[in-house]
Amino acid sequence: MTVSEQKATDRAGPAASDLAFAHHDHAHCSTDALARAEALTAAKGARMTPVRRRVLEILLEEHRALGAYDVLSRLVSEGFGNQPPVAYRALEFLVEQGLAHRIQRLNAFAACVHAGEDHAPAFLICRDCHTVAEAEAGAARAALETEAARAGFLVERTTIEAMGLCPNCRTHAA
Amino acid sequence: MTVSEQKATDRAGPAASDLAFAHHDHAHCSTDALARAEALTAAKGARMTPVRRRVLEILLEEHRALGAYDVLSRLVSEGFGNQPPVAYRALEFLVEQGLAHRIQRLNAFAACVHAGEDHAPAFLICRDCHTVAEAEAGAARAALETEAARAGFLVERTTIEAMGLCPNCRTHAA
DNA sequence: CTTGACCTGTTATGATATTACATTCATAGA
DNA sequence: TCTATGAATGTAATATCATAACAGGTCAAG
Repeated sequence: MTVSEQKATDRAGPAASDLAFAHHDHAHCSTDALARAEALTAAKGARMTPVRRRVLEILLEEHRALGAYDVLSRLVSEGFGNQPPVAYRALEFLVEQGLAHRIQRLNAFAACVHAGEDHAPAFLICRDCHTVAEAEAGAARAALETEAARAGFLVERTTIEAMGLCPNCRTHAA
Repeated sequence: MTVSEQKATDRAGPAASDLAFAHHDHAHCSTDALARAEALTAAKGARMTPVRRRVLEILLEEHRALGAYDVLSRLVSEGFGNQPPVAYRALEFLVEQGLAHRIQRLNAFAACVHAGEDHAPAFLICRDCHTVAEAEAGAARAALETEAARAGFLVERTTIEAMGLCPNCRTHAA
């Protein structure tokens, strides 16, 4: 099974926060993120080309993690190149620019919903609907760094992810 | 490059803790872990077969993360089956029994140095020598769960990993 | 209008992981 | 002791994820 064949996100449910799980004006959330992305890349002198923009749009539309080949298959159907590097390069660019994140656990990518905010993200991955929410990991990261310091280890990058059930799927399961 | 072709661990260096980075009586640490593994599986009625034992030994000998194919190549040279499932199944068994951990960031596996202790591990991965140390992640995990709870997310499993430089490699780099 | 950096397309291949099924092994119960 | 049974292993085939290398195109600074 490819990531794109997994069950789609159920966006209905109780509003409780600004996370992906919560019901929200997704169209606005997407266009807003895209606009910020344009501004951020322009400010850095990075080029937001058609493929890159389209990949970001795809990730934003889904609001969950997509595998590189899922992204690629959409690009192909829109006339872009159909070889893996096309997708991987665009995704790599977005991650470098802080516009997307790689979810290690899933070998997949998700759009960043806090682009430009200099944040320490943790990811909450629902094993049922596969929605990925970006949570604040400041405290967890600080705890990890404290522990690392005791060992004399210098932390450069962290991967903090949780697998479990999102609020909507908990309700449905009950 | 396969994981096994990466630079081997330099085990020399100042003793500072009971972590993998520190100089320690590795032969003892290995045989001890193996003995505990035997006891734990026996207690649970799980079968510690030759392949499984050998895979655990291999992971313990290295004291770093090995890819499934690295493990497999060693098994082959010792007369075990030479197809991927041989390695993956043994590794899966060890992970289920809490005798090894999967390092997401590396798509690799490392022996658990606290088997049977019911711990919340974080992994400190040196990007230079590739040694993987298991640190306590209780505090980081608690922080992550607190944040998840705010979103109504139920955490089932966590992945907490740090990439950086171990004490030995920091010294050598400086 | 040239040059150089960057981006894109494509080929080829490498690395990681799983499904499916046949065979062998260990052990509990007859 | 002798099976019956479930577990473990061996093997083939294939799916999935990722990168190296190079050719050609685009664009903006000089």
